[in-house]
Amino acid sequence: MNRRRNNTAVAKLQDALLRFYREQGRDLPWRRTRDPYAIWVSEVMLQQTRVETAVPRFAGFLRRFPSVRALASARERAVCEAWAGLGYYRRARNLYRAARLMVQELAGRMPGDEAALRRLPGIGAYTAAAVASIAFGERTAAVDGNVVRVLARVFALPGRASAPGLVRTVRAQAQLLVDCGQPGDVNQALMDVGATVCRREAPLCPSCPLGRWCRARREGNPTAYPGRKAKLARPILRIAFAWCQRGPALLLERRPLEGLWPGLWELPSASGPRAKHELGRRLGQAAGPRLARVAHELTHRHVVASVYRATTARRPGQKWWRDPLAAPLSSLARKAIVAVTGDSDR
DNA sequence: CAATCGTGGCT
DNA sequence: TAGCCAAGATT
Repeated sequence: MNRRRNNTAVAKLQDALLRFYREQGRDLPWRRTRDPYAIWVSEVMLQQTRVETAVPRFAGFLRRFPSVRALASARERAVCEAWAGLGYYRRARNLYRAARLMVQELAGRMPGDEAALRRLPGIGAYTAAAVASIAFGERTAAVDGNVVRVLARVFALPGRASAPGLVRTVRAQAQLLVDCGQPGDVNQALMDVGATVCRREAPLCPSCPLGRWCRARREGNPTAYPGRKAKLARPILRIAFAWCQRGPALLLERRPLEGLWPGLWELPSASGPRAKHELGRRLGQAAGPRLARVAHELTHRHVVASVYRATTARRPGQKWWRDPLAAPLSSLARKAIVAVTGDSDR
């Protein structure tokens, strides 16, 4: 057996990750440098920010502030201006503060290990590990949202993405994986897999370098990991709509200006557990047979609406519409009308 | 643990 | 379409 790389599951995962990174890793500007300062800047830019957003701003920022000293001798205002469009301006101010600390206490040099990096403003657990591993080859796991998702799936780990227990377990697993000759590449490989293959929605499992060992994939439910915040049970809102047709025209009613769907038009309606009964009372006649039933999701309610045939005269606030789908309808009313007519134009 | 901080893209 | 969320850190 090979002494350098024993034949464990960890070694297989490492090989798969490094191979993926070599062959399919993204070509990003900060991967073309070994300058710790540039790598630090890129990591801060990437905090809660999409790669596509950071890429076009990276070179410009470095051109303007090419080194720790250049950054430290700038004005804070200038740094924030160069940060424009990236958001979270506290990151720019912390970057600046950290650069000044490096000049004052470290002769303008970047701290060379994770622990020292971690003490600087704006450098948390993730960024410290990322810079230490990528720029200095330190064997430490950089656990970001991607890594949590990827390893939660590979090992079918329970818990929400923000749960400290899950993050701790992921970090322990990731730590085993980075314990090799190219820790920075393993960290970035995990992030690349997360960003391009093991996506939050619609993961591309057949193309995944870790697919052979992935428990979530074997279970057939990769998107179940990491767990999501339990959606609070949404109460059911029952609505009864009246379908009053006269020739080609349909009777619609405008909703009040406050509350749900303010000012929009819909079929004459009633709501509540006995919505149909209530609708009959409003119409002055019992509602007829059900023509359709549609479901609709709101943020805090699950709506079930039934459409009943009815005949009635126009009342205040109501209007006959020859082309009801042209009315400013609530999305639910539109859905209900389409369900009855089978017409999905417009 | 939860709120806050920004912007842009996606559904 | 309006809400959700992304290479997190800080309080």
